[in-house]
Amino acid sequence: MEFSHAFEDLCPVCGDKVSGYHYGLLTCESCKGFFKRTVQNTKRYTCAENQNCRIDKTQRKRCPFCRFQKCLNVGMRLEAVRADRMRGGRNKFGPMYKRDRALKQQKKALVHVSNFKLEPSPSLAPGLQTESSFPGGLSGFLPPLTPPDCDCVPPYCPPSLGVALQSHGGSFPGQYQYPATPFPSRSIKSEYFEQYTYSSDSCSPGYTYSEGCLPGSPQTSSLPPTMPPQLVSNLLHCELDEAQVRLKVVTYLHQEQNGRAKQEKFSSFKLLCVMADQTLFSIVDWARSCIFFRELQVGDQMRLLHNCWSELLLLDHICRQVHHGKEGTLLLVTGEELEMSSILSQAGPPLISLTQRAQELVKRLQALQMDRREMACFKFLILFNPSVKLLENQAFVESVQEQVNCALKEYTFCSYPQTVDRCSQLLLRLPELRALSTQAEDYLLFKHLSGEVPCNNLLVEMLHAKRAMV
DNA sequence: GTAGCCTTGATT
DNA sequence: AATCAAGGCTAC
Repeated sequence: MEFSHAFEDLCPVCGDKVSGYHYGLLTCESCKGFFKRTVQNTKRYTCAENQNCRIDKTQRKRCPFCRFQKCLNVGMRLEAVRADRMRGGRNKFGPMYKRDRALKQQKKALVHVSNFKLEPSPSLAPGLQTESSFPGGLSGFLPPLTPPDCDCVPPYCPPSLGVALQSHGGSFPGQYQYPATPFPSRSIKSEYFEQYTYSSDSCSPGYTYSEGCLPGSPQTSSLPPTMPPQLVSNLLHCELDEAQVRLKVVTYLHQEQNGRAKQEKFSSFKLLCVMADQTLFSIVDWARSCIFFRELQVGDQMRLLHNCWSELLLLDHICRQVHHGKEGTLLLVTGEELEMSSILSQAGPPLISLTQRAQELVKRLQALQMDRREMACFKFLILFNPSVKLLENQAFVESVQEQVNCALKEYTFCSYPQTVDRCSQLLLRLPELRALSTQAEDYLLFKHLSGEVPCNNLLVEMLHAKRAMV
């Protein structure tokens, strides 16, 4: 715990001491200033090396290009830099900062009182035996329990996509809702960025070309001349808060494991299934709150999700590994690290193959330094698949796909002008993701039929629904 | 250009 | 009145 606790007080960009929340997250004073200067003055940098310079406290001055890329990749928000330079006051990230603080507070408090452990059963879980790779259970990465001001964290329990989609009133209670709901009032004039056009006009919701950034104008900078395409920013804002998702999943696992007698604790494989199942709920939650998707009828929403749930689940896993960046371990949604070697030595051939193929994809995306905005676009491209059968509003789904495709093209062109055809390079990975997800579904189905996947969950429901579709 | 410290001002 | 994340200032 000491490790992860100490880790929290370090700037995610350079590792220096954090001085507060700046532009969306906790960073140090120097990276705050650097980010501000860069955005305010539309600085353009170039990298003398291979655009993968290491950024730490001592070397952060060496390559502003890579430093700025890292700022964006860890999640610093361009929109939080004020166009009119108005001083003081607060912006709409206030509630987010508050919640994040509350979570961290809880985490700290919990260290002293918790003896929570997700004890893996010392079993003969067939297929995958990862017991040895859960040293000390989850205690080392224990996320906080219920935040003080958050009315309990409900486990994702309704085992039905229909129910999950229809239950209304935004997300689950306690879920931070900013990305899902437009900011209610424009109390600070300087916030020029709250122009989310969540229009119900299905033709062109939220997308405009940003000036000076059209394909054709040569670029040699690390920074788009203006802002990234509005749509890309909007898609990024739809992302759920990672810490919240982790909190929910861990809380659920905690409750599940605690409610069981020692003998009937989940095997590691089942534990991973439950994790995947809970992640799936968060994916449904994400989709439900997303622009475009919210405008669809529930029927179409279900058709789209039934079609791509495994791809989204896999992409979620892959994104995590891309940003995790440690070759020898996999980072789980719970924050726990799983030794690669133990998977390879203990899993059966199908799972080994799956894991290896997924890691190859991770490496390719790492080589491309795929960023969060591009990941967000990917999710939409996967979700809005117009070739899904029996869609009521197929035209809309197609138009969303096209818009996101255009936006991604423009974004990659403007943000990575050095990489020729970056967009195509990224998009070429989608078929592999698709193939992998099919393989994963087959594997899961096999495990399900041999009774090794916990029943009554969304995962199994999706598996069946997918089969019914074809 | 960098980064530590200062000022500002909406929110609580 | 206190908070604290914005922008500003300035020695280096």
